[in-house]
Amino acid sequence: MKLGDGVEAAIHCAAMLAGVEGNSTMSGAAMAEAFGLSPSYLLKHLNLLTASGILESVPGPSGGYRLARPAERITLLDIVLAVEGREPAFRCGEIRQRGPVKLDASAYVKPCGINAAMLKAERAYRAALAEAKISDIVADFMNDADPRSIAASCAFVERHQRRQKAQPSHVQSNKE
Amino acid sequence: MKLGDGVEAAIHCAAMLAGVEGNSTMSGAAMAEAFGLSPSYLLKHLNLLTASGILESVPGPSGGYRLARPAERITLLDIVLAVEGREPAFRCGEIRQRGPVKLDASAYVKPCGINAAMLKAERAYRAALAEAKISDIVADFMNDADPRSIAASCAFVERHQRRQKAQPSHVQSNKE
DNA sequence: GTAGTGTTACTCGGATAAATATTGTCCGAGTGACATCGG
DNA sequence: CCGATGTCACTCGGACAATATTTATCCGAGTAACACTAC
Repeated sequence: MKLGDGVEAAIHCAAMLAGVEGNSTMSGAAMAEAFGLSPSYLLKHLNLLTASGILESVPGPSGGYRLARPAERITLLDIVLAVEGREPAFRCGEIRQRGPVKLDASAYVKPCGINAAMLKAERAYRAALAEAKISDIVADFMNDADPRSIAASCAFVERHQRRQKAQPSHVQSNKE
Repeated sequence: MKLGDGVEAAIHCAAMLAGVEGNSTMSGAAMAEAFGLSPSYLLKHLNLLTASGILESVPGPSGGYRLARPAERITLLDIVLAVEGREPAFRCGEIRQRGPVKLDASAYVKPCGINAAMLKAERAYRAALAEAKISDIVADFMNDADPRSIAASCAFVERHQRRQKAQPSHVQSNKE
């Protein structure tokens, strides 16, 4: 029941990337600096987001990362699943079958009730995460946060974002 | 986002202990055998349940474990929190403050919106777990499962449960 | 036959190692920008 | 002065250690049952 530390970093990066306009990008090193993280380690998580089709990566100088689709269509669930893996947290090991009492396999056709209850709870968890879009996160930040914090974030984005020359569909986009 | 393996074992043990009547107990070794687990390792998880006041332990020969309160008052959430720890899975490291841009602490009085969204999802998760009582798990098992499986479980309980002599309030109960 | 007592075997409990997953770091492949050279 | 070209620096990407957490095991403290002895 412990979420990896990289989830927080990934969400913050996605929120920051939501602030860059058009087809501009921001390098992973810049984001690592913004959050005081190891650049090489942050890259590892950003790669997971890229592999899941949430981010696009542009190689070369003036390259970097960019949202692969509008922030309205990216949810916290997408990011959590990309970083932590898609399989549920509770996986039923069917230990009820592992005892010394050997019953026929036909006795276990009904799914384990415990597993069902746990998965139901996890569905509720994921449904709540699916409600939270990155655009909402950014909007709430713009409305509620301290003006100095907003100004600092916008200035950082403005300072580090890099315009791309042309066609945003030419790069590696991993749209599965 | 990975739940420990011991959670499943702990829930199964609690469900099995719900089948012993009165103040009888069942030894940890018996339950470990029932599920094909390492006895010494299962004890570790059962101790967590005992420390949380979910189980009672009776030492000595013919000792064992027993539910500390009726199965109607034990939820899956109680067990998950006891085994996995009470703190939430997502803990905000406040990485937004860790960048090189030093803002005054007063700029961060508002809680992080990301943290709020994640905790909201986790509240939904816990609420769903709090709905599932051990008594419901057992009842569903009795209704839906294969009769052979029910018979085997009941036989196992009948064979391994151990009557206690007297006062159930005399033992170590860890009621905090 | 009954009560007291010492021993014994069985229980839980915590301290101790092995295995696994996570976290963190490094180096290499690739690519666009820049400077240089030629026309 | 303009274009082509070679070099370079910066990017991401994946492979390689270090650490932390989880998993598994062992040994010790405690307790009730059992057997034995004395009355």
